[in-house]
Amino acid sequence: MNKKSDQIISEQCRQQIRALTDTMELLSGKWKIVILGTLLRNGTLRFMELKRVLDGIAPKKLSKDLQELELNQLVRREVKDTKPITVEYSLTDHGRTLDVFIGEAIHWGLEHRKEIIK
Amino acid sequence: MNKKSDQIISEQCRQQIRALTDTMELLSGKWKIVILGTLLRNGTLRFMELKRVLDGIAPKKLSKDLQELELNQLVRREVKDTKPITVEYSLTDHGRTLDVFIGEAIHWGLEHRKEIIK
DNA sequence: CGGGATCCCACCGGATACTG
DNA sequence: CAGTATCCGGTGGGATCCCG
Repeated sequence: MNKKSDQIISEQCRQQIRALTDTMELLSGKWKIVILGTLLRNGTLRFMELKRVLDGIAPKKLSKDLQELELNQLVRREVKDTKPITVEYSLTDHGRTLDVFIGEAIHWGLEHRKEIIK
Repeated sequence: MNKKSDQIISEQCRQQIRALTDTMELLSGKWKIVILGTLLRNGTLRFMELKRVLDGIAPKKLSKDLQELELNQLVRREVKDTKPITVEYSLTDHGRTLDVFIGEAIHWGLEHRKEIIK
């Protein structure tokens, strides 16, 4: 291998590492991926519905995570003009592309439990 | 739907949430998944080789993460009786089952960059 | 109902120095 | 070479209370 092919390979490698950390940074934290998984399964949920399903999350945390997910264009927030006002959260089309990733995370997590118990 | 089917569904759901958090807890942190990805691509690496490839990680952090990954049976640590001693790290068979997950994380990360730039 | 404000602290992770 | 020891700042996240 010459220098050039080395550089091409390591550049490719760096891109993949960057993609990997991109993904994990976006979804890191105790609740974010559970929020996404819940919205993926249930479609649209209001703030309090999410809070109830997630069971244990502090409202501040839920609010903050939802904002970050909205910033990253994974979650859509819609304020309904009812009284009292309600707010609906759902995945964007882009957020829904996480289904494969989340599915694989669930699948691996289940297999890992079996493996560890052995 | 009656009560029983509700309970079955929510039990299934809880299992999936648990699997999801299991996976993410194991791989959370700034470096763990990059370590795994690097070992997945390169096979076997020594401590200093890993440190050089990861570029920027503190030895303490690398050491600690490797220990945790070993505890979770994802990474194998082998001490070679050379002088000076060398230590080789590689993925276990179980660790190698993460390839699908890591591949999907890379794939989604690449797509996400395209999406955000738009 | 849907959050924001405040307080608090454990722990993550970086920098540096040192050891067998 | 392969780590460990020590120090330290930032922050992730819980608890609690409050507001429109």
